[in-house]
Amino acid sequence: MAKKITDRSKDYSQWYLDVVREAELAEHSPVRGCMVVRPTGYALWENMKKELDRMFKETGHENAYFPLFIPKSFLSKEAQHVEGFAKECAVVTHSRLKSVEGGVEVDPESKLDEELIVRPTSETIIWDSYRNWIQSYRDLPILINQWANVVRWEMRTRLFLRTMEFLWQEGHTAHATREEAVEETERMLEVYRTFAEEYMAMPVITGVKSESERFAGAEETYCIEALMQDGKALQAGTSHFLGQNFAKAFDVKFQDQDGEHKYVWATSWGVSTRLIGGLIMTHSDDNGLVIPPRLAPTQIVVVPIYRSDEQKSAVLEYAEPIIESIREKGISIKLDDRDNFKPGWKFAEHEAKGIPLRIAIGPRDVENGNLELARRDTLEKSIVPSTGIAEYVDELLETIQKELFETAKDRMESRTRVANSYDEFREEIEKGGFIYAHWDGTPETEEKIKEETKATIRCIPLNSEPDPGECIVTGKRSERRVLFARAY
RNA sequence: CGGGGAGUAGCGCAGUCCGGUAGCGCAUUCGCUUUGGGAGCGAAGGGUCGCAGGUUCAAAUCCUGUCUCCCCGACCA
Repeated sequence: MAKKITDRSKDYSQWYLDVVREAELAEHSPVRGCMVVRPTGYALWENMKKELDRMFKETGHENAYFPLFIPKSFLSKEAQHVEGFAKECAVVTHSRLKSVEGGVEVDPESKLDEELIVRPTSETIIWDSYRNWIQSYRDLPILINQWANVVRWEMRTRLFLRTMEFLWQEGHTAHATREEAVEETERMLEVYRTFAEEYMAMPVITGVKSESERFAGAEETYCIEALMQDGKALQAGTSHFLGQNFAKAFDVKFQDQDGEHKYVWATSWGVSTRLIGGLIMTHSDDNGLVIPPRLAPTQIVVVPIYRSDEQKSAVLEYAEPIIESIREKGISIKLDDRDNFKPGWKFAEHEAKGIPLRIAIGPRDVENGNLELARRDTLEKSIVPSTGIAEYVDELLETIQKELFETAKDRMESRTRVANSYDEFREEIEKGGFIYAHWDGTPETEEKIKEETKATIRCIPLNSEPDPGECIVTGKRSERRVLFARAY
């Protein structure tokens, strides 16, 4: 049969769409810019959620849930914030329909007194609650996360990477001091970095955003930036230090130990289903999706091979204790005993779906006490004895996890360069990847670079040593190099 | 939101220029043969041609509107 996935070298965008379709992660819905997340895609998201949720709870956070709808007046309370989101808000204006000939129409009688905004993010509705929850320093900190959907009316969408409605988590915390809030912002950035690297096997650069890329209403936006296979950067997560902006907008004060009434300090942080897009574009190949073992809904699939019914029962009988021993290790393993597909077809299907390890067992293996192992990441096959297989695959899955990260990290590092002049920068940015260059720190220069090269400042990396130089555009003094790339 | 392309069976497409009542491959169902990298033969089922109007004796085909997707741009977490 013909290949169903376009080669990456031929058309990277089409390849991405093909992988999403063939791996059955998601599909387009009848609603523009919205997607249907299919069971396979949702299982992946559930695994991501599970680990992130655990990490949030380990760092002292609790889950809660706030409304989908936000009164319009709430959004206008914080000036920067409104400005940032005003152009992409869905607005609910009416509350009911009425039947008319041939269908239904909006009942003009049901117009709302105050329109409701479908949340693009929940700072405002949450801070309205926090005002009531916070009186004393003893009420602080408040460390809350919510798992929710949000809507941003995007002009141009791509499955997972940018959809009008997406799933995410948003953490919203309140603190007594600036230091505590900054510490929280950095702590959660580190949680994201750890998750990206240790679970998604996706190396990231941590840093802070330039003023123009900053979250609307934040004093500082920290981020993790990843590099995709095609050389474009992807913002994979953000953690914002909100200062006292929302506390002032919503009048949230507490009485401190010294008896003074003070505004609360805030943070917010989030990652979304966009991470799935990042996962796809970090590891997958021309055969389809590649999922790191720690996040794979199914880690191992077993494909039995047989001609006759006798062979089938012999193979299945042989496979059963093997599968059981692997399952006892806490590994997610599935037997694909469907009769209506041939082994070759199953191999291709499971590869497209990114299952990390495949075990094939046929009459030959039954006879010799072996089985065939195939790695999804390297496509390597090997014949191994079935004795001690559970320990073997347990280690192998960890090896795959590690090697996926190493491979991605090597690729990112090899595509990260330094440019010392604007000419060199223009030349290098064409080739894709991360470029470190000196920048004078002004939005004007950043804008000029963006207009002329389509590259943006992805971040000002954290923990980088001061390295004074001259801005590649203006020649003005620069304290350190910043990270540029073309981005999704 | 601007420019370009597309929407016909579950998926991929032909048919549209030149109007005559819909076809191919894969998938599905049944039968037989098959099964270590996307099986073969035979038979069967499945589509108000994105949707809504219009022109016409007759519309997938022509006209108008509209929705959705893809690429580029503008905008943007």
